[in-house]
Amino acid sequence: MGADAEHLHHLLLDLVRTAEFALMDRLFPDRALSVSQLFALHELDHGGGISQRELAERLDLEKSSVSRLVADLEAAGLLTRHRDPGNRRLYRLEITAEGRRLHRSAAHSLHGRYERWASAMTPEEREGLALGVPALLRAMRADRPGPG
Amino acid sequence: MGADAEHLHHLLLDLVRTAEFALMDRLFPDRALSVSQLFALHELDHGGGISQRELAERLDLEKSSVSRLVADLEAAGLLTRHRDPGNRRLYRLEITAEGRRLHRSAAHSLHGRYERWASAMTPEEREGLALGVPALLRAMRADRPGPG
DNA sequence: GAATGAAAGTTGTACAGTACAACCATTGGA
DNA sequence: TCCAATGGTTGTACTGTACAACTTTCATTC
Repeated sequence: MGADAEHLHHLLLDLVRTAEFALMDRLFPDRALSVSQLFALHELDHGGGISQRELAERLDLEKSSVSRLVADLEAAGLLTRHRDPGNRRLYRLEITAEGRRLHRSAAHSLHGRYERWASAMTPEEREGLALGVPALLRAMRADRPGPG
Repeated sequence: MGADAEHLHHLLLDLVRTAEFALMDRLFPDRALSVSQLFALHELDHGGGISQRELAERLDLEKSSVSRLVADLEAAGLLTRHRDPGNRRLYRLEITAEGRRLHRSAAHSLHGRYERWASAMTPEEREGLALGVPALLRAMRADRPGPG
């Protein structure tokens, strides 16, 4: 078990650094989106109508940060926010068509890289990744302090 | 192949966000080290004597950033720098005993998490991870613009 | 061996992304 | 009706980073 942990240490440090770079590096030459903004669009594209508080929770950001992040995205026309009529304290966030287009285009622009990476791996390696990474994610999440 | 790429997209976005959080979250309650500083110590612990320029390259940081980062680490007594007698333009960086101790203790403090994560995975999942992640790293690195 | 240009590092400055604290507006119960 | 809680905003500060301009040292060329 100790060897496995040691192994994980190297794998993860390496992976975080390399992946972050490989993923986020000059993703949008034209319309610059931050990583958090991209994640926000990702969340809204996979289910809108959430509040800023809910978004903050999912992005693991402070509500004030999300407040500004969302305001920027709204100003850029990538999402809309309307007060919930049943509870006017909170906003209901919805991605716009333009926001959806941008998110999809980001995913698409990453696609080329993924295909190159995937094709540089053997089937066994791909299968190992597909088996191991979700398991690791599950383990990491289960280990987090909060119940989330 | 398209399915593999799509799969990679979700795996990686998820992994980067989760791992970054799980790894770096309140790593040093007492003596706060930044992620880059930790990586710097990691590099020096695995082979000192390199210059700031070399370190900048490995950390993928601008030389001015490294200049300040290294100055801070030196002030904290975690590394030393001496001008190379053969080429007084460059520094030779060496981790100190204290720096090494701190790096090891960081690794050790992460160890508990790794062990919990590893033990929450099946042997097949661990093997898959051990096979797949290095392959992915290799693929990502080979795909980078520069020859590095 | 002086001039020129490259390389390593430093410093000034600006900016993005974030958190924290204090605040405002709305709501739902004692 | 008041009060505490909730969702969101604003003021402010800090960290990590890059870029540009600079200094010092070295190497080359004439």
